[in-house]
Amino acid sequence: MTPAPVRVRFAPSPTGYLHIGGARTALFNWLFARQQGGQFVLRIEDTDTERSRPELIDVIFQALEWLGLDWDGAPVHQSQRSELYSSAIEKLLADGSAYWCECTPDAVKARAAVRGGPPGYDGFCRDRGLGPGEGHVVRFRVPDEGTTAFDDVIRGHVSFENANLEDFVIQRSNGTPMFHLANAVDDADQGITHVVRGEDLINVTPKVLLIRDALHAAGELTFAHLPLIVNEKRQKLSKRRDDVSVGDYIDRGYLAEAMVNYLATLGWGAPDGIEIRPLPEIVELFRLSDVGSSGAFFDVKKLQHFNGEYIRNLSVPQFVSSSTRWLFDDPPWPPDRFDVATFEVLAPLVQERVKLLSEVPGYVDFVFAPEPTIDDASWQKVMVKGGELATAVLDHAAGAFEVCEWDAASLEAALFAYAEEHDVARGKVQAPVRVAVTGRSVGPPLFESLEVLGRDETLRRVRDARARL
RNA sequence: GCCCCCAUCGUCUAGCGGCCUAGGACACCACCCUCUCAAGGUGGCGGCACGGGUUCGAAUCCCGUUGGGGGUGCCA
Repeated sequence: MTPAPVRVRFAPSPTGYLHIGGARTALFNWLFARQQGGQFVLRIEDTDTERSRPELIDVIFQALEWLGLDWDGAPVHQSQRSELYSSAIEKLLADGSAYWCECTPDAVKARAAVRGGPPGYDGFCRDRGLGPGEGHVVRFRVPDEGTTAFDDVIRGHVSFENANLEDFVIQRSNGTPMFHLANAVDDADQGITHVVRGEDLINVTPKVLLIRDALHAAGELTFAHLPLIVNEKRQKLSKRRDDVSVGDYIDRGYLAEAMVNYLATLGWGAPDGIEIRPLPEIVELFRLSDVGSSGAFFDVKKLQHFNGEYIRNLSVPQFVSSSTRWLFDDPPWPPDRFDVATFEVLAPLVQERVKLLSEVPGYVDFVFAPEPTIDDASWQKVMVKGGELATAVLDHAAGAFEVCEWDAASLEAALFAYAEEHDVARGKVQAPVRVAVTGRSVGPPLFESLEVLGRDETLRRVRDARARL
């Protein structure tokens, strides 16, 4: 017999934005599905009506779209499938796999405190034959003996003693199902073949397995628990503590391709060791069983390196259009002074220098702003400490730039004539002009910049700076 | 406390019993290139947590110790 085609799911809960950890989980599911020629489906786990925020669902979808992780079929919303869960719960209740319980969380906690020992539910209502009622929940009757085990693609054999599992809630007192139940029902109903998720969910696996057993769920379910992505303290990434919203990375000027490529290296490595490579190659090489099992630190520095590589690999038109947002959204110059054609001239020079698209405006603001924004540290270093050299160079430039041809090569020759005559390093000679014209001691190549700025404005800025020395 | 998982350079990883004097990448340092900054080039720094086994041979297999993480909700 031929094995069932792979069908995996990404099942976010709309209680927050898509974060880095979720994006990685979605990516690995997607990679596995695409590599296997299988399907990747989406399921919104919104059974907790108190916490779910429907407006976040689209935000999550948009983040997945931005990442380029396309899904098969329409997403399933658990909130719209309550009949399925209720009938599963009735079935479990009917055959004794589950029972009604009237204990409040406080009562459970209080008894545990009196009892001492491990916290958790003590099976108080197990055999009381309670029925539905105000404040009643449904609990799953966990076998007292035996073990529940599974073979994890990434971790190997994992087993739990049933005796260590408490009778957990599968239906809240408000009638909504808990996620273990909905999860087990949906995975069976949707024909899911592999569950690929974070390691933080590994200990709910026996509960889901127990429910599947009791429901006589059809089909095999294979699990793969991904290592967690951790922060610098090696703790699981947290939305509150860490900077992890995918949306924030979009806003900072990261390219989706760079993010996806970087995320793929967290827990997985291509056999040939090449890290930066096109997505189709990653799809081809990806093997779920090759995923590592220890936590991986989310290293923004390395992500930035990847991003710089991807930015440099863009064609110039692609770079220009990718930068658009940062050029028009709250730019550091009066919007009407911006000119695309001018930017396009400078674009290739900027492209090879930025790691983030959000840095782009800072490289071209001197052209579009009426005055250069003077960086104090640069002025101090070059103009003040530079002393006589600065004044001499600016005087030379003011004269030479007035008569030379206005193109980069001529400007370079005109300015560096000073370096030849006075035997001064070219680096020292360009500095005062750069600070006078752009306000900073670093930036795109100077002479191309001057060419774009034009003779009148360049001379005005040079004289202006000279006057202030 | 109890349960589960993990352990190769600072970080991400390659390694799946001899090819390892442990390879690559990021970061860092030096030098080269150079109008600044980047990019690029060359070189450097730096690791198998520890202790027992198994074996002719262990980063690789087994056990233990230590360390770290996750879970322990009427969240997912």
